Amino acid sequence: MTTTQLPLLKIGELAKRSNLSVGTLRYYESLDLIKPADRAANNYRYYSPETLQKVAFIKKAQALHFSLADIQRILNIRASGQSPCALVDELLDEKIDQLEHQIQSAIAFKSELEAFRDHISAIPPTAPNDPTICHHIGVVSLDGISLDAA
Amino acid sequence: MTTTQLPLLKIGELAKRSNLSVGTLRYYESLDLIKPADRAANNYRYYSPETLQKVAFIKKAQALHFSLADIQRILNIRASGQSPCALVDELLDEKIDQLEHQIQSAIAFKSELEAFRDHISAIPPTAPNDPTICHHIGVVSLDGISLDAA
DNA sequence: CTTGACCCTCTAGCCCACTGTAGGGTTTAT
DNA sequence: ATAAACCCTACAGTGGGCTAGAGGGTCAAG
Repeated sequence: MTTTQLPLLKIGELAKRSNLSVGTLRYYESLDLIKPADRAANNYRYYSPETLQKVAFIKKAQALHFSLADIQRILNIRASGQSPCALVDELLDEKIDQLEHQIQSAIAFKSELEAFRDHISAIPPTAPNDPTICHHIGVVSLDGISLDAA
Repeated sequence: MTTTQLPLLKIGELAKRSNLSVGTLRYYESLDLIKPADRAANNYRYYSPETLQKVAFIKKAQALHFSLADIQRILNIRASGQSPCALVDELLDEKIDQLEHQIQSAIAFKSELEAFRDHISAIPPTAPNDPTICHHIGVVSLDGISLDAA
């Protein structure tokens, strides 16, 4: 029983079962994220069923907003027999920090836009013969706007 | 006095004064955002000084997170003699809505990541001989993670 | 008259995670 | 035997806002 061989999967089957496209799987292989257990004489890719878990892992990590480059790092560590959990934790902390940053600057930037919107609602629209492009934007001082926000 | 001609600017001068690169200015021209007042026999671009205001406008609009495509729409309306302010207001409202969306999903996603981080801190790291990649990620159920967050 | 600083066009590359296409070969079912 | 359904490689394209480089022409100072 323990030695029962599960059948290898062709790329189309793997695609169907993992809900990824064939193209995506080949793309993942080009990034060394997965690789077929075998290439038969016909040059077809044959995957071991465990590849399903690997792609499931990839999808989960992507759902956590890990980049494929991050995922490759994790997989490499795992492939070398070590636990990648420390790296995962570290990346997770990084993502959380980034998110916090994004949130804060998005909030700040939204406030600025709202203040700006309120400010211009008091100003009449630019007349056709006016040399400026639009008073509503002409009014903005760059100093008041955080260029790297959000 | 009123007819005093200000000198035309070569692209390098415009670049220096606007703090944009020469390449960026040429790129803007390729998008029909700006164009030189004249091309002398040497094929050099010569800009009227008002172009400085135009690129200042572009920079301000970018600071408001308008895309160059948006800016082109605004500029086109202006070029046809109409006031683009209504469009600017509309785009501004759109940006504010988008920002609000981003903020909400970033906050939600950050909470999920934090909950996840707290959750896994109780789990021991994956052992080298464990067939899973990383318990920390293996534990994630895709259902619990919003794939389109942030 | 030469050197260096400018200017030109055109093309390609960057980032990311794919998707799509062309132009083939293979397998499977009828 | 044939047609549908699958597989292969290799390359181009997507979006956005640029940057960099090749391979030239032009202009100002000494």
